[in-house]
Amino acid sequence: MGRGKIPIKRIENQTTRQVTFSKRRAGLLKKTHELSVLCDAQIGLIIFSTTGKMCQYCTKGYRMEQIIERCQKVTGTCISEHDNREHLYNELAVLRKETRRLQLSMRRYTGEDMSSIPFEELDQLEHELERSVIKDQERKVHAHHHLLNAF
Amino acid sequence: MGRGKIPIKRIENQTTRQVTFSKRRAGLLKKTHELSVLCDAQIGLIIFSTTGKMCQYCTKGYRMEQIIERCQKVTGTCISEHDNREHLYNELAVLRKETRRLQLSMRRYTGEDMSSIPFEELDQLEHELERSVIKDQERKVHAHHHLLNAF
DNA sequence: TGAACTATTTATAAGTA
DNA sequence: TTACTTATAAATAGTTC
Repeated sequence: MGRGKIPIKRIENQTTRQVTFSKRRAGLLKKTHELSVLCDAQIGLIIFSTTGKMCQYCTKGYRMEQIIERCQKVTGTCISEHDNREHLYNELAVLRKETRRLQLSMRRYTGEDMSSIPFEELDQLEHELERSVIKDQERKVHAHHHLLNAF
Repeated sequence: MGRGKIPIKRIENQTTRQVTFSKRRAGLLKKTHELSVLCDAQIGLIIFSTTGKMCQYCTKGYRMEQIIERCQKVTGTCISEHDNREHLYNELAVLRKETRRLQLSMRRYTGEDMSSIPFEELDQLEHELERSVIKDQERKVHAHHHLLNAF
């Protein structure tokens, strides 16, 4: 379209690229709107220029988040993330209490502040930890029912 | 474009609407791709037809989630959720190690398995915990740099 | 810079198989 | 339906102002 046809590859000349971007972006937004209206389609469009500027289109009557959420429902993306968040919070609550409990217990036995225990132990712990992750998680799931509801 | 020009309003005839949808959707995807390639733009496009079928376009080399996330950063939507998640994961990693470390330390001093310590202590702990949450979090942020990189 | 112009290419509405 | 065809409308590349 235009005086000549151009190959579909990155336009190297920056000025030309920017001009083309402006023109075609306008065209794309128009086409998007038309499709949305003519065919009653729900559309979300997000464009970032090379310079980082963003523009977006979203079918009238909807918000981008709704379309994104619907998209995520279809593709399965992020659904687990939301579920996951709850688990994370739960596990955090459990671990916070557990840690606190252990710290107090330690103090009771040793009288010292455990936060000074050397970090070098951690490398050792890591291996052990990896081996016991599954077992650990099972334990936490059970502890869950007792420990929950902080935070 | 075509034998006649049509007004930009919902096409009432279902067959015509469906045909137009297919054609224009293809056109839109093509234009989207062209803009993306020609101008090196990062684009995400999500389309739902009236019948609920979804199709999407995403600039090559990216995933839709990345574009969505970037969009959310710009608009401010959901940022806290994503940032939050990272913090959650980090804090979990820290706490897991911390807990493990304390458990081992306890064993070293008492020879017993600490997992048997009564849960009744926890109610007491809760109050203390709530008071020290902020201080606690500061500590964890610092511990972070030392403890991280598990999981 | 940026808005208009215009020769061409593209997209597509309606028609046809 | 799902494809082709084609006359026409739109988009736009290169240009000019």
